[in-house]
Amino acid sequence: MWPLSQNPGWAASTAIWSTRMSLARLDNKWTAMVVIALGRCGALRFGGLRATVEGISAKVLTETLRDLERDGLVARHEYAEMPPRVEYELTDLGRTLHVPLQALGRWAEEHAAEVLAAREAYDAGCR
Amino acid sequence: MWPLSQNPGWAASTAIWSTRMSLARLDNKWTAMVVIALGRCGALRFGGLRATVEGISAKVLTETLRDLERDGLVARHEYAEMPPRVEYELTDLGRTLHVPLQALGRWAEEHAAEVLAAREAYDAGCR
DNA sequence: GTAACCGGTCACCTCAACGTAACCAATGAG
DNA sequence: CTCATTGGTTACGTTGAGGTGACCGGTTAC
Repeated sequence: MWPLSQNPGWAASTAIWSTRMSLARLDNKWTAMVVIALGRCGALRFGGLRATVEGISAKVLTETLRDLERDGLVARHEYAEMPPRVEYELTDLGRTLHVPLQALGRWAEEHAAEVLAAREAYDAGCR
Repeated sequence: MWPLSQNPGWAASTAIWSTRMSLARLDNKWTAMVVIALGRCGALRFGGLRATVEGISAKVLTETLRDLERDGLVARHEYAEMPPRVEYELTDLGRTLHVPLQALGRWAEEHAAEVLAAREAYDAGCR
């Protein structure tokens, strides 16, 4: 479209994106998975979330959830029981994020084989 | 939806996601921006890409582009000129990725203010 | 008495991603 | 002769995200 050099406004607008992409917390390795899990399952307890998003450590899950809560994407419900029960669910805002994120997840599912094939072909050519 | 404990199949399917999400190379800090830039601009030269995706170093851009090329998402066209000219553009597969990625970028643009407001409210409450 | 359960927190360490700076080859311009 | 241009590569250093393991509190079950 634009050769870029002829389009001085471009750099500025992409700066906004990069700011907002990081603002959206997608820089975190696990955030997307947590949002997708909550979006699909509805409310989940801490332990359930940890099992659903396999491989995440308790520490990182805690951090991720705190950040999501801070950004208004996830709501935390604590019940004064013993043993303790804490449920997490997406807020309305979180649910709006879930839509494009799930689309991305679907892309990954649908095109994983193609990507893998391309990768193997590339590696075969380089050897 | 499911309390998880009643749904043993879940863990396995999410494992597939996590595999594919990383397969999709969105773990890289810059990959999404590069794909969005190429998707919006069409073909771009190395230098143009570097200017468009502000803040990326030549080294990391090279790495990112190699990975994307390897995964069949980006095509590299080298012209035997002096000074050298190399153009990058999305493949058909890359263009399919651009769709959900751009949706995500749009979400970030649209909801940045809400996220920021939530964050400030949260921080105010904690102090 | 002690072990398990749940939802964390804390201290510590590692590793890979990222940034920086120097360098390169071939050519054309001044 | 020298400098700039283009698209990188290489060596090196840093930093912070993430992993690991220990520990906690209150209650119930063995």
